Parts: sequence; structure tokens; C-alpha cells
Amino acid sequence: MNDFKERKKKILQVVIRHYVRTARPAASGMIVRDYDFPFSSATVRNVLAELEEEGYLTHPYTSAGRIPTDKGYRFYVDRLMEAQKLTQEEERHIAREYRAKRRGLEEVMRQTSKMLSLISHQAGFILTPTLDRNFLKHIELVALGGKRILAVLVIQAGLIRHKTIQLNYDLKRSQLYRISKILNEKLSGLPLSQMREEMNRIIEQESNKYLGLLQTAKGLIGQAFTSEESEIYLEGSANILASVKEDLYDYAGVGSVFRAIEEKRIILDIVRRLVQSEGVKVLIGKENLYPELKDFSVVSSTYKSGNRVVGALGIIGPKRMEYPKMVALVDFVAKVVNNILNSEGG
Amino acid sequence: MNDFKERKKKILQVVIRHYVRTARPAASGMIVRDYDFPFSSATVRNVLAELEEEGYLTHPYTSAGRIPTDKGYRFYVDRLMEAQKLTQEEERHIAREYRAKRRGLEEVMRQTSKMLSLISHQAGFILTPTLDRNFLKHIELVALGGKRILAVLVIQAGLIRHKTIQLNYDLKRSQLYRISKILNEKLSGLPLSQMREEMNRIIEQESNKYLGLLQTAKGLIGQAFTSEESEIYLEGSANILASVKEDLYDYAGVGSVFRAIEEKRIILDIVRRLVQSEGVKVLIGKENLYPELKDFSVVSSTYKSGNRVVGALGIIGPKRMEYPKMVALVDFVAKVVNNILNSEGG
DNA sequence: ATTAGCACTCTTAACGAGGGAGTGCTAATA
DNA sequence: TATTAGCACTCCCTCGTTAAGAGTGCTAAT
Repeated sequence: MNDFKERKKKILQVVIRHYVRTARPAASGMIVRDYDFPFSSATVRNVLAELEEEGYLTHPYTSAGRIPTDKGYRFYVDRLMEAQKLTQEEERHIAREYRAKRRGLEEVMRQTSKMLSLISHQAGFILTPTLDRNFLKHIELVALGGKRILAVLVIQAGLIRHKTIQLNYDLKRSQLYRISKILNEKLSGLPLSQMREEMNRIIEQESNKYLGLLQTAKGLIGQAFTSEESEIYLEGSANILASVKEDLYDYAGVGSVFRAIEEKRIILDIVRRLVQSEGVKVLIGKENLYPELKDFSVVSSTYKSGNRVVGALGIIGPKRMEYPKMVALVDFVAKVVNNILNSEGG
Repeated sequence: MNDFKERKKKILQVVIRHYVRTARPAASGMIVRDYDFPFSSATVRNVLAELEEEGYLTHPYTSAGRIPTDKGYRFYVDRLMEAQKLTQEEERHIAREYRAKRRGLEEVMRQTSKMLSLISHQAGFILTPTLDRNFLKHIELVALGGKRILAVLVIQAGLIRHKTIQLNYDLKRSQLYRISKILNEKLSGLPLSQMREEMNRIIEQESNKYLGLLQTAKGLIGQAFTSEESEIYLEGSANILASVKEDLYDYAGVGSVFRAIEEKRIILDIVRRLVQSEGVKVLIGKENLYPELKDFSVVSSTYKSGNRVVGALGIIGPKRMEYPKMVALVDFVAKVVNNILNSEGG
């Protein structure tokens, strides 16, 4: 019984590997031939039929070889595939790229999504950190002329958020300076998510002293923290076109995939769900609930700031992808990004 | 003779319009039928043959209809096509989108490229302003903790450039404040391109007073102004996929187009050349010198800050595009962006 | 439990024929 | 001289046919 199961697994594994490599359905005869299988093709056929019945495989038409279903891929990812490391060159390449230039968060984001797409030959992405539950280190208000102010929030080393604020009244430079001072005194060290409430509390407590200024400050804070959305950086969607071309079986829906990728909202939503927990996650085919991406898989991991998960990164590609490699890549890059965000001047 | 030429032009125009609309070669009979042409198809055939001989048209095989060459499109754009306006709805739509949320330059950039792609059904793009020759209004240095400083350069209302600077020595907050003050005194009102030299001059003149600080300031300026590259925002490349699909004659090379578009370097280069002069420009097929884009056209215009051209925006699509419409769109959006950049608090 | 054998299915490529669209040319016409 | 009718010719496209090939599913034998 155990022996039997082992063989079945092995066959499933071979089918998936073959299909991933060649984009052609795996045939029973082929499996026996190419993988030195100690049984006849007929036996393999029986097993394949079982696997199909149990939902791990299908075939596009009666007499084609087998290709994996989502369930098949899922089983492979969870139980069958062996961990893999990137090659030395690849790791070196990544390290070098980051070393070359990395100033500011934006650069890191761009770099990362590019990196991911380049090595995976899939579309790579990275979410900008969500910082709501992180602590404010420092706030700076810069007068931009006119009625505009630039609010710069320093959260962690390397993590900066800035936002232009449009006022409908004038504010003298001296006032701005005083407000800035007050805000820093009162708000530093608090989590970003509490800024608003905290402002209200301050105003209640200290209403006597400098009410006008505080009201102004409240307005500023209100504007600086509205619509605190994550952004997504995405590179390499051209790769997807290429890999779809190889695929013989479903050309349809490439357009919708592209649209979905470009729209980014969908990706954002999918990834946001994955951020909930740490570590490398794999979403196969319909497991992500958007029909536009039903023929695609997402491999992603998270990165932290301090000990808090603040963002995610990963790759998107056709279901038929080299999962072990992809997992290794995403894992590695996540670690690199972690290092960058947490090492310097932390 | 004049009459003769008019007819020829008319026929060229009809061929182009037809091909743009339907993606099918225009046949002599078809022209007569669909456009109430007061001659026989034979006559038209003669003219078509002439036009082909002169290089304005080709046909993909002996007995297919005619399609325009680059030269044909060029003539159409320069001499034949009639100016067109966007529909009321479209203009309203654009205006509304911009009104909805526009804080900060980044938002405007993103908005614009999205807008362009949405209405044109092509890939839309916009270059961020190149500000080298604009005047510095104000400079602000923000300590980010560790050895990092954020330099915020205010150039015009709405035009802000910021850059994180990595030092390899510590800088006290008081020092930073003094440096900031000096920089503002000495550098405000100068063009960005002269910052470096100006710093050197200042140091020479005032070396006696506070040499150390000035040297530090020089370092900061040096870093803040290096690699002042334009960025490009690009949306809607999925649209290109769709329009290529319609085309029967050249499927090949879609991959390379996508790669080119995503790489952005090529687009950047092409557009940068177009920025030289004002107004709407059309580049047809091979006129842009990159073979990857030989089957595509670029319609672009520039936008200004003050009275200086600082950036470009436009759309990219297959040669077979509705030029009049595209020109109208690009023109309109360029004007809107101009308004935004120059109106408020200017 | 495994396997050999074979019929059956479906794909793919190649081929050819027929129809159709459209041109190019020539000769007639206004 | 400019236009047009007419017609042969070219080339594509579609469809049906065919043949080969790949691979399965099943049955019966081991």
C-alpha cells in the first residue's frame, strides 16, 4: 500500500515536471522511457487513470497525454516538490544589483520587482510597506509655497512616507514651525494608526494654551493620513506574454490577464490577503478567486520592518511554472529586502 | 492637374481611413462602393497603382487591397487629416478625473498616463518634468535618523523633487539647520543645473567664515543632484496586445514590443528627442529608430512649467491608429496638465 | 498486480480543389 | 486624353480528405 502510494506520487511528480519543462502533456510511454521507470506504459496508464479520477490530472482530449489540474499542482507544491536554492550566480547577481544603488525606498521597490521578474521570467511584484501599525519617529512639515505643505513622516530607517497637503488658508512659516514642534513632542513614538485620535485627545487636554494652532495641526494630520493605500510595483508582464505563447492549450484570455495585471487592483487584493501570515505562499490557479487569473499562479512572501510584517513581494506566472525555483527565488529576495529594511541605521 | 491631385489625395485618405477602421486592406471596388466615388473601380485601380509606385501604399500580396506605408501615414498626418476635437463626454471625463484627486506631482503623473491609455485604447505615457533649467525656490533638509537626510527641493508650485542622501558621517541637527539656512540664502533663485558650480564659487568666496559647514553642504548638494533622470509613467500596454490581435498581417514581434515598452528606456529615449520642440508630434513606424517599435506610432506633446518645456506625454499604438483622434486627445491632455502645473498657487 | 496487444480516438500536417477577391492590362469609348 | 469595361491571372482562404502518429482504454493473458 505504501509502496503503491510512493509510485503514484512519483508518477504525478514526473508528469508535472515534464509538463512544466516542455508545455506538452506527458504521455505514459514517455514517462517510462525518459525517466527509467521500472514498469510498463500500461501500468503507468492505469495509475494515470486513477490520478485523473481523483482529480490530480486531466487531459485536453481523449488521446493526449496528461496535464496537472490545480489540485495536482497543489499536491505537488505541498508534498512533492523538493526545496531548491538559487544558483551562486543568481544570488550574486541579486546581491550585486542591490549593492549598486539603493537609496530610498522607491529605488528598493523598483529594483526588487525588476529583479524578481528578471530571474523568474514571470511578472514580479512588491507591495510598499503598510505602516499603519508602525511607530512614528519624526514628522517634518515643509512649506512649499502657496498654500501647500509637504508632510514627511519618518517611520523607520529607510521608511519614509511623504504627502503633499493642500490648505485653503495661509500659514506663516513661524506657525508651521511651532506646529511641527508640537506634533513631534506629542506624536513621536505612537503608532501611525492612532494619530487622529491622539490629536483629538491632545486638543481636549490642552485646549487652553494654544487652541488655534492645535486645530490647524489637527487638520494637517487629518490630511496627511487619509487614504493610506499600499502601492504595488510590478515588472515583467511581457514575460507572461512569452510564456503564454508556449502554451498550446489556452491562448484565450491573455488579454484579460494583461488587463488584470496592469490594473493592479486585483493583484493588490490577492497579495493583501497573503500578507496575513509570514513565509512563502503559493496560490495555484483558481485558488486566487479572480477568474481573470484562473490560469495563473502566485508565489509570494512577506517582508518585515522590525518584527512586524509590513509588505509582500513575489511573482506571478502561468500555473505551469517551476515552483521549486520560484519558491527559492521569492524566499531569497524576501530575505534580502528584509535585510535592507532592517539593517542600515536601524 | 490640380483636380487630378485632389482625387489622388482623396483616395489615399479613404484608403488610410478604411484601413485604420477595419484593419483590412482597402480594395478599389470597395472604395467606389462605400464612399460614393464618382469613378469606376478601374480608375481607382490606376490611381492606387500610382500611389503605390510613389511609395504611399503597398499591398501584402498580389491581389489584396492596399495598405498605407509609413510614407503614406506621414503624408496623411501632415497634409490630409482634419483636426478633430474630443467629444464633450470625453473632455468632461478627463476634467472630472483630475478634479477628483490631484495632490502632488506623482498623482498627476499616474492619472495622466492612465487617462491617456483609457481614452486612446493605446499605451499612454508621461515623462516627469526635467527641471534642470528651472529655478530653485526653496530647499529643505530633513534628518531621517541614522546617517540619512532627505533633501526636498521646491521648484514650482506642485513641482517637488526629493532625494534621500546617505552620509558616511554624523551630522547634528543644529548643523543641518545652519546648512539648510545657508543653502537657501545662496542658492534660491538659481537654475538647478548650476547648483554644483555655484557651491564651489560660494566656498571659494567665503572660505574664511564657516568652511567646514560649507564643505558639508557641498557634499549634500552633490548627492542631491546626481543622476537627475526623467522617469516615465506608462499605462495600458494591454491595449496594445488587443490592437495587435486585430491585425492580420503582422503578429510577429509583439513580444519585443512589449519588452520595449516595459523596459521604458527606449520609450524614454524616443520621447526625450521629441521634447526638443513644442506642440503635438507624430512619429510613424520606422521614423522612431528602434526596430522593436517599427510597426508602432507615437503621438506626443509637451507640457511646460512657467514658459519652459519640462516634460512630454502621449500615446503609443499601432501605426494603424486613428490619428486625428489621438492628436486631439494628446493635445487636450497636454493642455490640462499645463493648467494643473501652472495654475494653482503659481 | 502487471503487462502485452490491439482497437479506437483525436490531432496534426499535407494536399488539392473550388471559390472569391482583387489586381493589371488591354482595348474600347466619350 | 481620360475613363471605363472586360477579362485573364494571381494569390489567399476555406474546406474536405487523407494518412500518419501519438496515446489512451480495455481485455485477456501472465
